[in-house]
Amino acid sequence: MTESIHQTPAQEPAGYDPAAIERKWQDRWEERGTNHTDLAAGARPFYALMMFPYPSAEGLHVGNLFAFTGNDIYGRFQRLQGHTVFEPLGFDAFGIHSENFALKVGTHPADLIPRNIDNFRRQLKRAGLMVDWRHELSTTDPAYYKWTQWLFLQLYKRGLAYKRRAAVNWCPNDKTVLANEQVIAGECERCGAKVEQRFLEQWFFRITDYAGRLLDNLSWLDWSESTKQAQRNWIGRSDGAEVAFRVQDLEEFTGTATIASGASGEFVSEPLDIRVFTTRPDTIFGATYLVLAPEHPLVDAVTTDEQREAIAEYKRASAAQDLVSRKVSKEKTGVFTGSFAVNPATGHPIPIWIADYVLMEYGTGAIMAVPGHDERDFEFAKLFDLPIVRVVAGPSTQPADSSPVLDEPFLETDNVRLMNSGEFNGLGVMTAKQRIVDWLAQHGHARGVVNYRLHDWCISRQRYWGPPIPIIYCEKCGTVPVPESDLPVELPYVEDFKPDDTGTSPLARVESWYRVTCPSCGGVGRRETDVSDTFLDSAWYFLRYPSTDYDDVPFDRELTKRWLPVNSYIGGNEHAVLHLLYSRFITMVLHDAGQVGFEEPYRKFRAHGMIIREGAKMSKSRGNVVNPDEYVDRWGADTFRTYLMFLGPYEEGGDFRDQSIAGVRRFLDRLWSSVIEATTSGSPDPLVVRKLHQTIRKVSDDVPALSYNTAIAAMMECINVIRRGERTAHRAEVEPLVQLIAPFAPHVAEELWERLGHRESVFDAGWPVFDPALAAEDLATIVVQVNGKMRGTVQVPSGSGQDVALEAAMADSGIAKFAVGTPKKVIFVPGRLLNIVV
RNA sequence: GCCCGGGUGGCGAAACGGGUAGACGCGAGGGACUUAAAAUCCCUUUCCCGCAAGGGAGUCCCAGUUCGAGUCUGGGCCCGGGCACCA
Repeated sequence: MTESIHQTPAQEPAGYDPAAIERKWQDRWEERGTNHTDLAAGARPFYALMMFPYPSAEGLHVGNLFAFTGNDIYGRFQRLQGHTVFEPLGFDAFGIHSENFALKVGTHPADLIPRNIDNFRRQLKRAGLMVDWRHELSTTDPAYYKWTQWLFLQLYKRGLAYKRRAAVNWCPNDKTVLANEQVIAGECERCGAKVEQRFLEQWFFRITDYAGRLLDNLSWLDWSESTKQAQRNWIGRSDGAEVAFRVQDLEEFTGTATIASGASGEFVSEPLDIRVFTTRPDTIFGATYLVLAPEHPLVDAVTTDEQREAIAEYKRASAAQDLVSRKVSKEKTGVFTGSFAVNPATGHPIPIWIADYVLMEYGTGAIMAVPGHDERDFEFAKLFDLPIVRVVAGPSTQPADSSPVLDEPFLETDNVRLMNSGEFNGLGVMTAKQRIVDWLAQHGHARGVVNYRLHDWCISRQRYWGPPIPIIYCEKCGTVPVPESDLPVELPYVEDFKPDDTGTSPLARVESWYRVTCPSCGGVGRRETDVSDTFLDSAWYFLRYPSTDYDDVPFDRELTKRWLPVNSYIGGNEHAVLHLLYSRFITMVLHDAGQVGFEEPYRKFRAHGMIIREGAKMSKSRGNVVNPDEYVDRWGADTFRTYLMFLGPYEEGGDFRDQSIAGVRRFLDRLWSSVIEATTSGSPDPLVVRKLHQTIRKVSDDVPALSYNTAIAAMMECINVIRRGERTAHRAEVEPLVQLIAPFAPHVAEELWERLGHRESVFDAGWPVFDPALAAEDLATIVVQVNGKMRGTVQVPSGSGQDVALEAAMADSGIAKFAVGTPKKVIFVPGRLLNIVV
């Protein structure tokens, strides 16, 4: 006879109505403030951050929910472990995406975004996240972007924001500048249009000043390895040398009459050097020509009269080409300038060419070409019949390995030695690099340098939907930053926000807005009409969450000290370089400015995987997009959450399959029934208690490792044992299981917890204590191998030694028949395996 | 081309620092309970040979290390993602 702890309606045997209990608990959490974090008083603060979403009109994507659920489980688990957990959420609502959508549907983004946010918040609340909504923020809120502008001013004050005319990627469709990061294979990452080259005055942040630190800190950050690797590649450190090649018979007339250098009226001239960057100074004896980028400032100076026309024509052609097709096309083109420079190693004159395979934005915009040992240079040399000199010999003594004639560039660097390199012949590559740079340095021809691939961050956007850059141009004073007391520079509500082809923002058409008086002299001023990149909005949002109640500071010092850096950050790897790098940079700047006491914003970062469907990325065009609402309606949020976490390893993602959800729902149904029907009479079965404690251990280990799928599997196993043979659970067998499931299925856990007679939230009830004694097995199953082949298993008391196991094994005829004769060797792994070698 | 992931049943996936490959779930087949269904519970489900007991093979491929390899080493193939004329 089982004694039911609680009466359930006779008509409703299962009694589990997810819709009803989820509504009930969401309401109750709100009434009781269950998810509110006491930021000032909480013991052991734990900041569980997730990447905030862009509130699209389509609503929440399963990918969002997958990400947030994973973070929520982690956060709830930390809370159950006794931390005061802060789990805020906000919206990254500025940017081209919203603006384009608004244009498409003919709505103003200022009207559209709040609606989208309302819809998102509704969907997110249904998912049962432990979010403290009192700290919600939106980057489009003037109370927020006031501080984004403040941030710009901090960088400006520190000389880290500057304006320059630069070749930029221009999307002719979106009519805006794109960061290099937003150009994918020459096309706009957003609309796919072919990106063009334009020259515009742009604001930049000097992130390159921080390249070394951004790279070095990666060595100690507790981040997903894949993310760190992506950042390393992006920063792209190259160790090499800068080498000066003196241009022959050409001197630069400085045109300065100076007393210091001699008789007055004398014109001083200096020899003209072309500086190149190379990572292979060891091959300098094989440098047979130089190549300058077409935009290189010295091109005109080195061009001879005979070549002037050809050079000018080539420069015109490459300027007309967009940055993209220039990079996409690998066909070599180029023109000889007519001049020669001296190779400082050989003393020989070598021709100077210009070619667009050399990029002005990398290194010095000039290279020494070593066709024998570089693919591109080889191709170019073949095409224009330039000399190819071999200076690195292969590892063997075969004649072919040191043949001066090469059919293809020789790129090997391991186990090779120099040849044709004077006193350096015979040296290995690494040694030669050092020795040659030292030798050249002694004569003032070279110095070792570190070069980064990373470029300064262009933050100007010629668009409407963003925070205006807080700068005023005054006719008298020039560039004047908006005083902090005048912030925010509010984005005006403009009916016509459509971008045009002028290369300026739509704000440049709003004279009433941009016409201002100069804050410095009171004269005529004009506002900067560009807005800043959305990545600036998201580069500091984590600092704002704890301080959303403060209007006078971007982030309160005490709260920041208490809650930051972020303990755990979870997000998609699509932001591995951009957002994560920019927010690290901004944090470092704030650290250097004395605003925060740490230079890395996220102690721990984990990238979650991606949810695909039927093996393909979800997309509207494929028609395989999952709308979370439907699934929550049909199965309940608890089932949906748990299912998302069960379909694969969290850090890898998985394949969404409708069929499998039923299995997770069945699991929750069975848990429900077992708890509702649980008895208090008698005592729990020790075998079940053992399984329970093994489960407590497994879940406690798996959740912090984000191994959610295996944690769920373990709980399923546990419930299978509890219910084996239609047995009725004892209350003590299921009560801890309710606590274990709570991070995954919070509503049903609360309901069951309440029905078990508890008054407080299950999230304030702590975590079940694991007892190793209760989890221990009395018998160990030992696998018995003979010569490494599995021949059977034997049961021995736990902790048995080799002798006991061997005796048991030999007593088994099925095993003994293979193990004939005296064993040559016996391998014993306690509690696991016995291998008899005969 | 370079840098990250990853290749395991019909399917999604497990497997602690080498130690019973396929836990858990889906799907499929059979059974118990039921007037019936749902739910629940029990059994089977990598492949091959065999009535069975049992035996053999098996984690993308080829070598190697080891008493023992999904796991480690070398080489190769395939898939996903990122970067790419970066000197």
